[in-house]
Amino acid sequence: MTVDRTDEEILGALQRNGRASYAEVGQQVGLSAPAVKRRVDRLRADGVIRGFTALVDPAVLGWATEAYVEVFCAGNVSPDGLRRTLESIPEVVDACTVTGEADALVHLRAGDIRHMETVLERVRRDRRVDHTRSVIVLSRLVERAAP
Amino acid sequence: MTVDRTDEEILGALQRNGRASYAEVGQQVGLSAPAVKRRVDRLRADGVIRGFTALVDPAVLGWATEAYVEVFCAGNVSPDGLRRTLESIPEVVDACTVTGEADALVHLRAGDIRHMETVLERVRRDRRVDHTRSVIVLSRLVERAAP
DNA sequence: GCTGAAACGAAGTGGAT
DNA sequence: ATCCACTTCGTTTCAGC
Repeated sequence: MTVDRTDEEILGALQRNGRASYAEVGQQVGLSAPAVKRRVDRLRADGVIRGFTALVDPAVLGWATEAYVEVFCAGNVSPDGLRRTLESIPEVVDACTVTGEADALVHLRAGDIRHMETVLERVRRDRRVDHTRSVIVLSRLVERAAP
Repeated sequence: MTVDRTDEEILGALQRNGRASYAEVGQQVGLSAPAVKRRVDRLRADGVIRGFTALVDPAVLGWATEAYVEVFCAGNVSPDGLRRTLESIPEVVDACTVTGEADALVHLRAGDIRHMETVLERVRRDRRVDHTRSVIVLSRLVERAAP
């Protein structure tokens, strides 16, 4: 599973425009449409491309309140148990285990502060969770699709 | 700029598969392909849909190390100046101002720890930045496209 | 292995109703 | 919003590098 320079250019083109035609991508990378399609099919099969998605403004759908929550667990923590709990909460956008005092960092999206409070209560309901420390997002400074 | 129930279903379908054909989306929401296309065009024009993108596994491209950095500023901080600094650093995936002790929370992606250290130095080079507190991501627990 | 060219069916697109 | 016509794209097959 090797990704060469041309593959990277194709990935870049599809990150910029996920609905670009193969011919359009081919023009950018100097390849014909069928050649691009074959590479994209391979990149998808190899898991390099996980999928394609529409980028939707969360605020329009009523998800205007964001928070980052540090989760502190009691005693030894198995990441997998915590993962199942967090995965069952739809307001969890992403979550990861981290170094430092906290065990996990959880990114939440809710409609408003009241809604956010109920989500936090739900996170804390897990017996593994000892306590949490939250910060509310005031404004987005940078938001990128890829590095 | 109003988003009705059908629009939301279309958005959901396109978040699940950003390259779905209009006919395919139409079948899911009970509309003809041209009707779906018209709605999608409107949603894009209104900024509800910001674009379409390929979801690429960062690790395959050599972006294996992630960190979240709390940025503490000296004195009064203007979010816009900090935004310009962070935007100029390609390793910044996203960043936001937050409540609490820190002024901003920055999500970074780098190739390895050595690379991450140089990125952190670059963040701290900004005169606004007094100090930073970082956590390194150990493992992803949840990763969603949308709430 | 990879590529590009051709061909056919499917999808995108604009206009009329 | 649907229907229709026309254009463009997706996809397979084939042959050449």
